[in-house]
Amino acid sequence: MSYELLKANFSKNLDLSPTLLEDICQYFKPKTLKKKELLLRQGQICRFEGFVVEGCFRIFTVDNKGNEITLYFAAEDWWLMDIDSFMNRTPSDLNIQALEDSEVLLINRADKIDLYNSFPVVEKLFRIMSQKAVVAWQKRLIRNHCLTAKERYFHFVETYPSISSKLTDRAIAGYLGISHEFLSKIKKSQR
Amino acid sequence: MSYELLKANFSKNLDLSPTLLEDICQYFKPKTLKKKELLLRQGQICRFEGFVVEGCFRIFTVDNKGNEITLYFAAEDWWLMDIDSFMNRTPSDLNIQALEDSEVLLINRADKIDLYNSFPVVEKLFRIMSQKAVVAWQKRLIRNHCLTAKERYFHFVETYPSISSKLTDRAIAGYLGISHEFLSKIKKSQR
DNA sequence: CTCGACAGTTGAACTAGTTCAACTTTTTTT
DNA sequence: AAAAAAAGTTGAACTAGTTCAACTGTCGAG
Repeated sequence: MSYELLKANFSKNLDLSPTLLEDICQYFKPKTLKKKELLLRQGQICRFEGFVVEGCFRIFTVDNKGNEITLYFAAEDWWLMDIDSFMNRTPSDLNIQALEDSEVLLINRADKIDLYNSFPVVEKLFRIMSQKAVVAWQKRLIRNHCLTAKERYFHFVETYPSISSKLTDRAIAGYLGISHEFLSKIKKSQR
Repeated sequence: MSYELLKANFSKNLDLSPTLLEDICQYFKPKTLKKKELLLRQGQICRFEGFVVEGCFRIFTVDNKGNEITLYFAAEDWWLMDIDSFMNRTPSDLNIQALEDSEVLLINRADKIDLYNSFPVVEKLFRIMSQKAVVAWQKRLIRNHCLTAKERYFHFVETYPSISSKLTDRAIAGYLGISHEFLSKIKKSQR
């Protein structure tokens, strides 16, 4: 069943009993999306935290010059949300778009608060997950500053081969922060 | 007393009783550092989480080409640590250096674990703090991609006037990810 | 108070990456 | 199967930011 992946994801971060895992999963509701469909649109309030069971998403923002900046991709076993908008109920700067037909598990705000209250260990779980996320963002920033576009490209495709094989070059360029023309030239050039 | 700032920092994130705040603060021990002293050196394991009571720090890494990338600055009321190294007891990639004579409050790993166990609400507190940190890192990445060096410079000095006034231009350039020569040219050019 | 060590400035040559435009290839829609 | 739309390629001109080198200003240690 589709909740096994979610349980495994939680278990990677904290050792939880099968019954507790079951209880937590009750709060998450499945939703399917067609390719290109938006789970969240810039300007809307993000009313969910989501976990990808199947498929692939792109989380991006469009700046005032019309450039698309891809914050990250989320394939199977990744989390998906605008935490800022979800926590503060403010309009989101982000778009979350399915890149292929996909399935997610969603929890809404009221249920998330209830989940924290009912099972305090969930606070620990998400504390650990959030701290790991901070580390990942710090490392990404360092890579952006000390690697060239070419180095960043190879780091990405080698670190996430299964995700990158699903993506168009335009999407990858948007993630690396370079033009898709330049990515094309990188790929042509010798390694 | 120096714990008031720490209590206020916690209270910004979660409403806690005065006695609980007092109990939590017991775990944090003061330490003073002289200008230029290192609180953490690249390669060491980070054995503390720290909170700046007075002074200013620079958290940076040196890549294999010798470039210094400044991850962030921490002045009064900021947190200070390598979470990755602290959580996993792995050698840190980061240096934490006092930019002036400074005072910090530190908690070590065993005490942090004890703190979580003794006061489960501290999990919620640090869950919220970590989630806010994630949001801040995401926004920084977006700014790095969609703003020019000049725009990033003015954003920084306007957002953190009290921190930036303490910093050398070299330190600011390291934070913005540009050469200090180019920052000098930015400052000379008309706004 | 002065000497040495940094911090900042400036200019010239350079380079990583952008932009635009034209073209080809692949994918999607009908 | 054809048409339309989107993705990828290539080249030429450009620009934001780097690098190096020489110079100037500042400030803390003796």
